[in-house]
Amino acid sequence: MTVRVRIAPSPTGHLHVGTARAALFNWLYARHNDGVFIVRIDDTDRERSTAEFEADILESLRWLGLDWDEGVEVGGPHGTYRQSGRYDRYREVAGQLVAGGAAYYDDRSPEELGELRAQAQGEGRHPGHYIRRPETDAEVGAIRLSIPQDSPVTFDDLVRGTVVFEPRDLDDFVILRSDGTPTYHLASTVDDVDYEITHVARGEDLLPSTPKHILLARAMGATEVSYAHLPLLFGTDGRKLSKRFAAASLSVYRDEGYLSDAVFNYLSLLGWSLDAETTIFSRAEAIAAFDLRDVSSNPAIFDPEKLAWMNGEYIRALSPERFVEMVTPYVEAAVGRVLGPEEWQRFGSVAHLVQERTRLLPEAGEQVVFLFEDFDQYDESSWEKVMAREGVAGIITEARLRLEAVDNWKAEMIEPVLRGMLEEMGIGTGKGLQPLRVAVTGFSVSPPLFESMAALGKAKTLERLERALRRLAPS
RNA sequence: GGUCCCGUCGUCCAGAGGCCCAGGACGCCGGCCUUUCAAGCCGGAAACGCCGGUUCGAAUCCGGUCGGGACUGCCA
Repeated sequence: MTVRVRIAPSPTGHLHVGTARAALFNWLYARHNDGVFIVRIDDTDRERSTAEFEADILESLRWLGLDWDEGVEVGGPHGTYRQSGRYDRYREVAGQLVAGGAAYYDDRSPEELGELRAQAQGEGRHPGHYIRRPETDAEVGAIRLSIPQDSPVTFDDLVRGTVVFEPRDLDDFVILRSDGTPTYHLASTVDDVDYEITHVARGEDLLPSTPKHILLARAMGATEVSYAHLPLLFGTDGRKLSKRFAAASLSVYRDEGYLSDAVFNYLSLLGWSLDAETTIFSRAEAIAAFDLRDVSSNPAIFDPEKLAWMNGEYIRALSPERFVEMVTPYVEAAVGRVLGPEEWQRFGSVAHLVQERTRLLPEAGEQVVFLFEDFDQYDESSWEKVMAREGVAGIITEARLRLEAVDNWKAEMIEPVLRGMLEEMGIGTGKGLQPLRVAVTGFSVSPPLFESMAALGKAKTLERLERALRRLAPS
């Protein structure tokens, strides 16, 4: 039997990292089993759904590398894969269930229902305990599914094992509202049945809804699907990863220059592992090893620090050409303008050094601004730390003098000149080079000094040494 | 309140009765390298929530307990 899985985001916001992780696991499962991955849009909430969010969600999925075989935009044998176009079908199913006796109309008022719930709760029972089929059979109001009371609902969850729900703890839930629109339970279950979904892997928050979906599918005469309830993701504060958590949307990572491969790798590690040792692995390796049964059952905290580290690993693994290509927009953003060919050449000479010390792409830009713009001011803490020492002016003065005499302006030529100088002056390289670094780059932290000077050019380097001198000893 | 889920280093994951006085990764601490910062290398601190039971033997099985979470809508 062909494995058919789906992800069904609601276009009421950006793609949440939790949804992205669920999509990723579904995708891995489909790919591992040569199955079909489907993207369906659950847009029954007409008020809050927008085309912009839908486009953003699809773009995020593609960015993550999760291509789908059937679904919205790519099509398939089941129409639009958008719930908003299937209301007739949902109504049809609801009608059939009523006709077959599995569901019934209920026109009781919210107040009436509220009282029944309060009564049940007061007795320590399930809130919906007394919400059962009323005596009348008038065909008005909402439609509820009638929960069969004869036997417990049991299913084998791929990640949690056997889960049992007693029917007395289940209430007759609404499947079609009195305005004729379907509830989530109906729409989702009908789609899963119609699209012949074989495995439903979704967040653990839907575990309590699963018996409802099973009963609904059963009432429709459908074969049961397998379920896998994935552990929830939490923020570093230990609370649910909500929109309040700054980076809860996948688009944030895309926009801030994280690498798709790194985010994929990191997300796949939340609740799953390739083996006991491997942390960095490719999509292909993940596909080869993935199984929903291996997914951990306990919730995970999303750690931005580890993601950043992993992103750095992937950046370092990039080819030099690819690194320059990816970093281009960030460098130009940091400099504040578009760079010319000569400037890119300049950047190219230090790119490999920058690549080594970059975890997040925007950092790369910050490291090289000094190459293109005369900074307005020095980083004050760097200046204080380095320039306050005795003899600094002497070092810079001497360096300026000696560098002026260098004709072939290359790192290999600059290095012996400065090293020789420090040796003669009896100053250690650590102490001696820092003032030059601050003078030239404005910071006590920068790419290696000799290469930086070489890339900056002789004239600019000398100019900055003079400028630092002027600040040290204003005349 | 009720139902269900979860409980191994600060965090993510490995562990499916002896290989575990618990392993890998991030982070943290120390060292090496070094031109700063990174990277790299070496080393370190750091966990089986608790109590019982089963067993020759338990992180692994069972019960209880405590703690956390989800759900409890004519939201999804």
